[in-house]
Amino acid sequence: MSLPHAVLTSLLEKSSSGFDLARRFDKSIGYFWHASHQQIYRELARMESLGWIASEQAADAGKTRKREYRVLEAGLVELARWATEPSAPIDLRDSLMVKLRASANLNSIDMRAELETHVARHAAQLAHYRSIEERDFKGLAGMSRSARIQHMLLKKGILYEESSMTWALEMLALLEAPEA
Amino acid sequence: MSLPHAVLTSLLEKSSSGFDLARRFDKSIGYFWHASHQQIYRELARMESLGWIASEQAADAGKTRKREYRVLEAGLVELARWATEPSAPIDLRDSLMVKLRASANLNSIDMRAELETHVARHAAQLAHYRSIEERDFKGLAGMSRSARIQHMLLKKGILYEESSMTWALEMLALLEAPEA
DNA sequence: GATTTTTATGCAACTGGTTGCATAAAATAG
DNA sequence: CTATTTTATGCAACCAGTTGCATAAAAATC
Repeated sequence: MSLPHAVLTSLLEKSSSGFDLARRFDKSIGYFWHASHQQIYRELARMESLGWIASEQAADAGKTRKREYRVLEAGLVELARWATEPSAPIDLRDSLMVKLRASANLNSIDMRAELETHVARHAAQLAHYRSIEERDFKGLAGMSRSARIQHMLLKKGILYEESSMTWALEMLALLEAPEA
Repeated sequence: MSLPHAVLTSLLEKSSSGFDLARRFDKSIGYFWHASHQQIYRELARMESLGWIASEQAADAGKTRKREYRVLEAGLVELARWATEPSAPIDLRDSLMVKLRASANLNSIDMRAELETHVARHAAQLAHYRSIEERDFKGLAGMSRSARIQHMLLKKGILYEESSMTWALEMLALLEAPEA
């Protein structure tokens, strides 16, 4: 169960409202641990009741209910405890691969169009990651330990997109090759 | 929702009992779509009531309740229908990456031991995939279309394990480097 | 000034997946 | 020949995540 810990990590980087947190999730830690806004609100409420985080009305709340959450000492302790417990291997659920496998057995299934959108998706994500790298990790020399870890995480994303794309292009070539 | 379709695909390759199916899942299609035996039994019952599959007492049942399931025409139709509908991108949930990110913010967290078991895990899986490749996909020349697709799916796994391992080793080197 | 969109929060119902357990025959080990 | 393990099936309760909706202020657009 990592969602609360992903939220703690994100809050640790920057105290935020649920809404801002949900938005940051979508284009940051969410690349490794996706969560919807409903999950995040639910988790914030739960963690506040556990004393891991606390909130006060946000400075820019106006007449809204906007609250800003920050990590408490107990939250730090819990995050460190969780981080050092052994991780289960991720369980993949990749429906495209299942479909391709179905298409190996049922040759009425034509996966070419699907693979093309798949390639495009990975290409777009790769370009996005590369622009982040360009923007945030240029000066390689003077990087802090923290920045170097963050850079490695981004590189993980880049590697993943690259290899997904290369593979999908090869698969596409195979599907387009005339039957021997 | 891909579980029923993963089950259909697997049954299409070989009619089986729930138990055999669960076992085959663990070391085949389950690399792309994991499922527990309870899920599989539940799904078989559901699909039989929908008329996608049918079962009779297994030839080797003896006095047990063992049943063999096979795909019906309606199941084939459903599988083909599903395969050509657009796939959502996979949503990753990789707790190790979340932990590493937490460790970038909280330098009391030491992830080296975790990364080492992670590397070992990927090395083992890679070796396993390579032995399957050696066993099943040696004669490259005379491979059928179906076998070539299956081989590409295996190569996807190999690529994934290789890049995970390479990356993790680089990350480990970074964590082991003395603080600048 | 009225309408639409964005910001901001959250409940309720549902679905898919997990955990823990129960049953019982067949095969294997002691 | 008894005891354990493996084969084989499945229920029930639970938990995590999704879907659909509701509310309401602020900002942007018409």
